[in-house]
Amino acid sequence: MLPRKAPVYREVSFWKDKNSMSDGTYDFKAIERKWQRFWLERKTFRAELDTSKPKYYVLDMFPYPSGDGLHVGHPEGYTATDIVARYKRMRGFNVLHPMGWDAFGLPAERHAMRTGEHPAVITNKNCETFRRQIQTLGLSYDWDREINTTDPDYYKWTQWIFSILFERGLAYEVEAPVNWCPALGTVLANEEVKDGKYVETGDPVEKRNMRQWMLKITAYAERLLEDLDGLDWPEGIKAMQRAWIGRSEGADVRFEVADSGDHFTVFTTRPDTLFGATYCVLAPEHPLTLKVTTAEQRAAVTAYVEEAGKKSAQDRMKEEREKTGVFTGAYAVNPVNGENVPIWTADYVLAEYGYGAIMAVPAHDTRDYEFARTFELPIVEVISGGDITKAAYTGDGVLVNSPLLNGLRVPEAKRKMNAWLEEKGLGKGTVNYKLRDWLFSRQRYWGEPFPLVRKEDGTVEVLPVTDLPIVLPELDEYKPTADGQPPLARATDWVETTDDAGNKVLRETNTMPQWAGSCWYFLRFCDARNNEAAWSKEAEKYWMPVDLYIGGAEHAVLHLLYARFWHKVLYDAGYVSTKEPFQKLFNQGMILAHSYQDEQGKYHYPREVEKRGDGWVVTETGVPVRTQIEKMSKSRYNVVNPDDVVREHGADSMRLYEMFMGPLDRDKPWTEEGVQGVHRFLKRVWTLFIDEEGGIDKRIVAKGGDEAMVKMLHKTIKAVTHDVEGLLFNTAISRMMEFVNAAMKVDRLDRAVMESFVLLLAPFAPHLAEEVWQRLGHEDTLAYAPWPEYDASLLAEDTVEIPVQVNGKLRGKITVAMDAAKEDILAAARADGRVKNNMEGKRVVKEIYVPGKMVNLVVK
RNA sequence: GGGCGAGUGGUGGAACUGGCAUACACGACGGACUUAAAAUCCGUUGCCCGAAAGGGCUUGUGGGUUCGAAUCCCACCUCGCCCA
Repeated sequence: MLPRKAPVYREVSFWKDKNSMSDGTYDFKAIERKWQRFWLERKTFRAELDTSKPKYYVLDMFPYPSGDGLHVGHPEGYTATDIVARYKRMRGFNVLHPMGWDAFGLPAERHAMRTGEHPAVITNKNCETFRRQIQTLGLSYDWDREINTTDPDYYKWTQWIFSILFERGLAYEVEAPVNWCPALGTVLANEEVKDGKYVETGDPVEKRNMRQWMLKITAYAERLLEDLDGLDWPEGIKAMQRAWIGRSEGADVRFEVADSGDHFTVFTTRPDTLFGATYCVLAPEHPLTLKVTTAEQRAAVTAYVEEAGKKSAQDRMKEEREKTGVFTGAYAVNPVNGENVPIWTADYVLAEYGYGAIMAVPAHDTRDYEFARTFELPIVEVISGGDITKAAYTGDGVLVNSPLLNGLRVPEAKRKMNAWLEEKGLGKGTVNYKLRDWLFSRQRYWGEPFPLVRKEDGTVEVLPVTDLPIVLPELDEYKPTADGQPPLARATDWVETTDDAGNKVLRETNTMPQWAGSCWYFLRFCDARNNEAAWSKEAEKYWMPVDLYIGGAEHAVLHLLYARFWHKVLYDAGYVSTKEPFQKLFNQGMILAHSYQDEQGKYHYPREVEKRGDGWVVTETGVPVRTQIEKMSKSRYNVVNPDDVVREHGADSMRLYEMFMGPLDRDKPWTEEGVQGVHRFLKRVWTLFIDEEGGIDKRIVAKGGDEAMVKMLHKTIKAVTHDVEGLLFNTAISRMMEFVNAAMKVDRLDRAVMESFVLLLAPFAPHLAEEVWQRLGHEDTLAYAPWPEYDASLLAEDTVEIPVQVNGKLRGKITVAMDAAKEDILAAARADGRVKNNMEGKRVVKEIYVPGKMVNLVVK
């Protein structure tokens, strides 16, 4: 269902009566309250599907509504997208600019465990807070499209998309090792575990095999890699995604285990070094590890395997770590030369990567080299160019000690070896990816239930969309069960149900991870109130792709990769029309703040310290503190609350300051003085327009204003337009400051000039701009007023000031006509007093004139 | 260890494509208004020498290319992020 055409409320007359601001002070509180109410009640920013207009879809990474509320980092990206949204509306675009809540997540569930209160209660409370805070910033969202991932009307469609993945063979079950924390009786995410311990409590975490749902993202690895090329994303983010996908070309090689019928396959990126393979390593988890182990080695290997299970993959991969491992007692046969090489097991080989087995070439691989050195295993050089008595040589070179390949360089040797392996049936050239399939289930309550049932014969059936949503059951307790099953297992009535035919079936007790809801929310925004489908084809075709997506770089890999994966599946299934969801991506930097720490390492609030002499001390005690610029966090006592900033300086000042601090993509420290600076600027703008009685200032006249200000305006329009298009908001603001500084110095200003300026300022400080616009006598909101155009002919200068250098040093300046001849300009340059002095007694060797820019006289 | 990015006044930062380094703002200092303060307005403010005119120096360090380098190239130092 398409959103119905709503009447467009733009007339303002009724609001004039409510205008109680009669005097001329800049009462930002009253102004901001008035216009926020106006926009909300009149649905000024409601987006309609209108194919007669060009569309622009500008999206923020929607937030997880935490209990702490908004911090000043959130509005940075939101203000940037809001400026673009408002600007594009004024340029005649039909703008989709929505907001919602990524509201499933662990904190709400923890709260539920402690209090017994349903997580939806705290979640909704937090969403309320976030919405209220965001609305006080005057952001131009279409609130009719607000979504919440925990709403059954939303997750119904998350479940529906899962069923598409399932039907396309992209979802499967597997017994997979998970991080199990016995003390908490729950499973933890990888990022919550460090050094085998839960990061928050230090409780030990162990690996436990559990049945898990996996999504086959690896089937899309090649396309996820390839399609990055066409995206307007920061190169760094693309590089990180490429690294994460980790495509590598190499070969699968089959090794027989000597004196047994067993064999295993290894993946290697260096088939050219096969003659240098002097041992093999199986991951401790490899199915053959215990099987091939000889009786004498059994005890040692068993103990080692057990120990390895307690370590995280990250720890095991650390290069600087001391290498550990155990010989299994068995030997493998090197297929190229028939030599027996020992089989070891070591935790630096991961079961998840490749086949969980490697051939080790210590001479040409750093980690194998260290391992071989530690355990005194043979090191055979097969590529010349390094000194293998000192270190592994990983560079290019000529093959040696390799009967088939001697004399070849590395690339040719790789090719020849692959062909040889294939011919002999011992292996083949392959492409391998570091990307793993996506572990998609969590043993949690507060997530989307899976839309499936398990029949008595063990088969799994996905439910039709007509049966969705599968709503989360009410529970008395949100903890896992005593025997370690997920919380949903407590709802026995819910789990044990019947299918349409009346057969007993069981529901899945795992839920989806938090990433699920954010994988497709940008599609729901296209058609957020549709009850018949997740979105209509028409809406999707019109609004997608997202033209500009702004958020933090912390989502560089996971969220963006997962969302791209789902999008490609939906594309293959014919539900979306674009291969990629986000055409242009931009990452805002972090907002940092000063923190104050004494010698004991204790932090102090900024209001508790003061500057004395060169250093800072705690005001009351005089204890010296060290100041530093750090990421804002509660524990560092340096968080700035946007509510306080809005209360003291207003939303327009907050917006303007965050944009003025510096380039959007850079990390920047927050300073209170900076906010005051932009607030002063806004006050100056106000007094430029509004006199002490609240009327229009007498300097603003219908005709006969200062001529120079017309030129200044057009210069400003040009610069601000250029800067907004390039997301260079800090310089756009400084250009407007220059305009205001100039305007303050003249006593007559054309009304038309000043009205254009209000429109330029409007995307940045919309409340102030609307108020001034109204007082200037306009009936409509300026949200859809046309963006000012500059007149290039007004920018042309007839004279130009040209700097004159002597031997590259600035010595003078001359003012010449724009179209003056080169000879005349050079003559004028030579005639300049200071220039003359500096050429005294010297001979001119060369004269350079860069038209309109610069003269340089080279003398000897 | 590898990859990417950054380093400019007391501070945040500006400088299109190699062409006047330090725009804009903060802070500081001086002044006006005020009984006073706040607010506001005006002025000064990269460093050194000089009374001034003027001169010298300056974009992390060292070198190079060029008539000319914050910008391009090489080496190094420091910081940040990512990967290992």
